[in-house]
Amino acid sequence: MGTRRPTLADVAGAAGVSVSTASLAFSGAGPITPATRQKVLDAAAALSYVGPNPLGRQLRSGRSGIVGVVVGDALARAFRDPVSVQFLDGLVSTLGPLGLGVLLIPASEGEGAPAVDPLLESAAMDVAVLLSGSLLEEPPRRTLERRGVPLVVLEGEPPARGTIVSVTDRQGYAEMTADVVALGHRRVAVVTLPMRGDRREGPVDAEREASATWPVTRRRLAGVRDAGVEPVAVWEAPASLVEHGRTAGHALLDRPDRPTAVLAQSDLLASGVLLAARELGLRVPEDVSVAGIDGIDLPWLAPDVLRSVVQPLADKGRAVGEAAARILDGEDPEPVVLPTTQRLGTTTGRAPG
Amino acid sequence: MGTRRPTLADVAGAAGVSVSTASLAFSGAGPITPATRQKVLDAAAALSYVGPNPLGRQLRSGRSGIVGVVVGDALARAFRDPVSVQFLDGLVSTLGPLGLGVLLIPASEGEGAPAVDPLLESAAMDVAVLLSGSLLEEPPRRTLERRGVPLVVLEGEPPARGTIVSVTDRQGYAEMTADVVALGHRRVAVVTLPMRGDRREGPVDAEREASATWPVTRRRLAGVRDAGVEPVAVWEAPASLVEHGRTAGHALLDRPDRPTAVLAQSDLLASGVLLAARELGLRVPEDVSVAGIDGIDLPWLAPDVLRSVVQPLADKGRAVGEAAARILDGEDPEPVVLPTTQRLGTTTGRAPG
DNA sequence: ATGAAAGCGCTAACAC
DNA sequence: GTGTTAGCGCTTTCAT
Repeated sequence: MGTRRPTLADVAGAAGVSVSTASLAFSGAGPITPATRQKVLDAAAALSYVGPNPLGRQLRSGRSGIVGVVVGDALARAFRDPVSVQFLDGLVSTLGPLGLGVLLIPASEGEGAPAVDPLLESAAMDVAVLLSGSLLEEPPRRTLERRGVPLVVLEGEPPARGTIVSVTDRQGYAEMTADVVALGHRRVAVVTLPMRGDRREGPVDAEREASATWPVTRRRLAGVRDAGVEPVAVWEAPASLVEHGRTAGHALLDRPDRPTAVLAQSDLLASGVLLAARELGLRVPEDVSVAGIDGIDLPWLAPDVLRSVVQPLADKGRAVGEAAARILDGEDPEPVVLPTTQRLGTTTGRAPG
Repeated sequence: MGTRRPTLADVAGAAGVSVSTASLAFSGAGPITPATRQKVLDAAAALSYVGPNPLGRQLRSGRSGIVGVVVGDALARAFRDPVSVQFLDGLVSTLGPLGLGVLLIPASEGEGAPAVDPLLESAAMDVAVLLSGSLLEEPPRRTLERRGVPLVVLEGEPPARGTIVSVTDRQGYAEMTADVVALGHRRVAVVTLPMRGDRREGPVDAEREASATWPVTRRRLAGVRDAGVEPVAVWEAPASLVEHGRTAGHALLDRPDRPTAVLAQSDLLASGVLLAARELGLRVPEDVSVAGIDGIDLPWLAPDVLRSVVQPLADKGRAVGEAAARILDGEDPEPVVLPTTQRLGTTTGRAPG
């Protein structure tokens, strides 16, 4: 039993052909007589050889066929957001049929990140994908760039090698805000994603906002101002999760001078705001309008349908997958920008009064 | 710039040492003078050598350091379930620090599965993990077993090479059912996970139940009978999703002879049932009791807290990760069985009338 | 403590 | 159409 696994050389020997011929029999590339091919396959079966060892193939070809996806340290948090999940679904289903695998890389974020992450440092990968809003100076990104791994960056700064994929969320957000203004709303509050890596929860003052580094947060906030709106309040959520939206909703709405519209920078945050409004006995949209962005499916909000700026999440995954595949083929793909659309929903309406 | 990347040999040459010495400088294994080591490191820096190529290392060591996780074709569906996500979080965070990566493998399930899945067929991996309820005859599993990849199987049949990790869900479910009986319930309905690969939605008759192959579904159903309960109705959901639970809830509860308790085989299904009950104007638990299993956090059900059989999901991920790591070390780990606990919640109470 | 040499398993020129 | 040969980049005995 302790016999080592058969190699292509063993098969070739048993079939009475050379290794290269045996290789051709498996790869299908190159000329080979059906008869010879069959002879090799039979020998393989006899030896219970299960096909070329991927490790040998990889070394030889210089490619691992692996696309690394850097997810934050809290994978559970990332994946509780349908946004990441739908994106990943698009990515995996584009890459899979191409024979390319997705490797999950949990990179420790935050200030007190440990020195070296072995996976980031030395896992084999041909391309890496950085999820929303990656900055040049982030440690994981620096590690990868130093290694010379080409990057596909979502919604962030363009990499030295690789490309970026983004959506027109600023414009979409501006459009949505303009619609809300047209409905008569003047007191508009905004619930944002984190301003930067330190992920605070609470009201945002000018100083805090000026210190913002996360591109997505900044862009969507800019979208609000593009529509000529200066928010009466800006609240920072530490993550895109329903409970943080709920906290924000209570803070913003449980007061006499409450805003008539709350715009959240994600659908999960908006859902939390909506729940808070319900809990406070406010009618939506009669007493307060609520809107989000992402366009995820939220059946449990029924009968409400959240107003949202819809981004094509699965397409984004596909676009990233295609970009990664092209980089693997030695190409240098152009940046991709995907459009957003508006979902009107039922949660915005005329301003009260 | 078309110069190829430097190799360890280049670095050794520049440092004036042999390749093997250079190798030691990086691996740290083996005796080497600090001075020599530094010389090598300096040479590496000068050449902007970023460390040993993982592909070479992998071929040499015969290990890829990759743990494949086979997720169904619909990754989005799998990951919409917090159960998978929490599990994966536990897995990734156990494996990551060990330098082991998790490769997502989307295996086409269903009857009309395509001939060959390139990833399953030939991706490099040292161990594969099969999510809940894997059966020997499933094509992805057969492919992996044929390749000789050791398996860590969750809640399924033990593999030829590898081990299994499971929870005491049958016992937990039986306990929960017994509690419900003790509360006076006699008309108990069950909402199940899929009976088998064809994933039907609707009432389950004896024939359908007899044809069930999915271990998890069978075990939890057995748990109900262990408590001496013969369900007045069994409804099959095609996936563990809130909307399917809702459908089930409406079908089971919108009738005069409705059950007084509905036991679902997942928390997501139970949540759907709860929503349906609310929509039908039924009070929970005064008019109907609802319970699930998994123990996931469901803040949006507030103020209700779902009664549930809690399984230690992150522990499960960790246990699988540890098993995988041990298999990689050439060990042959024993099966692991993890305990369940009861979350009483607020959704079960005395039977009405 | 360092070096020489072998070889992990495979593919792709190139020659026949 | 098939065989020969030369590595891909690394680690690891085994000498020295």
